[in-house]
Amino acid sequence: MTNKDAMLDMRAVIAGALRQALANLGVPTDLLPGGLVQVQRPALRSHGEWSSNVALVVSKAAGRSSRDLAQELADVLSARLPRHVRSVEVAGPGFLNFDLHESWLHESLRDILDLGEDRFAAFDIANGERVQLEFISANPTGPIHVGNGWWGSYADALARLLERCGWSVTREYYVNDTGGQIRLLGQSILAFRGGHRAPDEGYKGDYVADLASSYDGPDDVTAAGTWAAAKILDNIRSTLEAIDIHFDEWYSQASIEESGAIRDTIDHLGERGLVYESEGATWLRSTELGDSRDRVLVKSDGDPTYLAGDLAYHRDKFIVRGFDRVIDVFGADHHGHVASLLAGVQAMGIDKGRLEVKIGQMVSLAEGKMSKRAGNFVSLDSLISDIGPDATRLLSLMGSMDQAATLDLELVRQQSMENPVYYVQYAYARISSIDRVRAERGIERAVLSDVDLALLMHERELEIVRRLTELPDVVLDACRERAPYRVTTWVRKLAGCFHGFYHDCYVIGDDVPEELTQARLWLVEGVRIGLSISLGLLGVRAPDSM
RNA sequence: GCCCCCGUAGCUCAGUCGGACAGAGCAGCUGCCUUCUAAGCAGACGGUCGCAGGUUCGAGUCCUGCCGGGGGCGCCA
Repeated sequence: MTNKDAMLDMRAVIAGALRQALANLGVPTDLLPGGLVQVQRPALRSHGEWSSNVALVVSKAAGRSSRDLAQELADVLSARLPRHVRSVEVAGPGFLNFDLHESWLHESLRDILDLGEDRFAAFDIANGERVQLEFISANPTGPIHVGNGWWGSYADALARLLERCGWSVTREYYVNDTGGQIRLLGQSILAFRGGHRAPDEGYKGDYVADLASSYDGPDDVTAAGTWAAAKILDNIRSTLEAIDIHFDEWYSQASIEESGAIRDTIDHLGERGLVYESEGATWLRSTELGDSRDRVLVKSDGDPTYLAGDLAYHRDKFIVRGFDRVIDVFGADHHGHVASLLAGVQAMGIDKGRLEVKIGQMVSLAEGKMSKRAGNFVSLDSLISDIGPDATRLLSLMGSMDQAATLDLELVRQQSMENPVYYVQYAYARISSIDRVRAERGIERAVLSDVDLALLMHERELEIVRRLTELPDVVLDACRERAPYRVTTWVRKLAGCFHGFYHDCYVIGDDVPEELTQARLWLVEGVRIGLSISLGLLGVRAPDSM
């Protein structure tokens, strides 16, 4: 089922032993929340390699003190220690702390190396589900800004996580290539071409003037707007490709309108009695489905609203194309749209549990607010050329998407050489460097089965393996919680472990015995696997040299 | 007014579906380059976890209220 089964799973070993011990003591495991025995890695090493709080959790229901129950459990376990366990001790209010023999790390490392980059920390827990991930979807009325890059990096990393956990993912950009904003863009283009100022509410950035100078089409706002939007969309596409974001589908809103899908969707809603006419417009009775007010679907001028198009689009996702699950990643500035969308999706008879909407918080710049219409924003393009694609991606994946980010460009530029991305990439470059030296000195890496990994007893070495064993949980948690930044947190720690090892433990050297060199070469390969997997999930390159 | 997100070290953020003296990085201070890249390593410094209650054996983590910051509440998208 999962590659976890192909690895030593100490949590399962200890949990199993605890469950058995509880049974021996006559404590039914159904007293436990969810029937699960919690086994975790303590924050402090002095509390053992692993620990469990079972005694604390069930003591009351079991009718004895947590301390006493813990001691009884420790006695039972000590009589027949689980595999790799050196000792079990009771600590604090009733924690059970497990001290382990280093062999658990040696066995784990061997498992990781056997699985390799493709199978370690990879899962198939999707049950064959297909998920559609829509993100960015910024209007093609101007260059995309830093916030779009942040949310885009988030969504793309989430897509990679889902794929590593077995989902089939389709990445889509919903292109707003029709409607009032496009006509406004066209008006702005025509105004510039005619040597006039853009309309007050129009688009005024330099890019509009540039586009206007090369526009040789008719004096028609829709034609001009459509033409300009296509040009702008090309630029958006190449900007996103620079940070390794590629869409499977650029879904045109105009195509939905032309296909009649919006009409069909409104008819469909009408059949369910959720549509009414008022003040010359067509409304969705969305208040009945959790929205704060009813919403207009067709304006009194006959044009469908954004919501109507979006509902038709979602109907297409769920019903026409049959995705099992849809994840929309929006910026906080579109938050007001969520309740309407959820209401509309339910109105179409789609289980709202199949639609997830993730809201990325605003990215503000120390120098001021961004506005596309005023033209005074920092484009994603300029940030990328400023600090590079890798720093852009990693910086955007440093923290939770629920947290509003403040970007101090001056600081980012200054620290660009001290950026976490370099710290992590440097670890990879050092690994490649070790391999180059190995090759130069004519040292062959021995076959893994001939290598004695038990020679790895230095604290730096053990620390690395401990860290590596966490990756499967990190990937699963990051995927389930929709929190790619957890991978960032982990990879920074792994890089830290490696730099410490690199400093204290030479892999190749006159003082290093041949067998130890071999064991360390494989340990380094383990780090390479860990870095490669995690940087791959984040969309950050792993360079061979820096 | 109503809804959503956030408030942890000077700065940027972690903190494992509540757990055992609050952790990194950056900035600042002190050491470490004859061997695989010092874009590194080690040490010291630095926090009433916004405030007040509540639940719990145990709360940065959950609940309520308040304070503060951001976003939203269009026949814009």
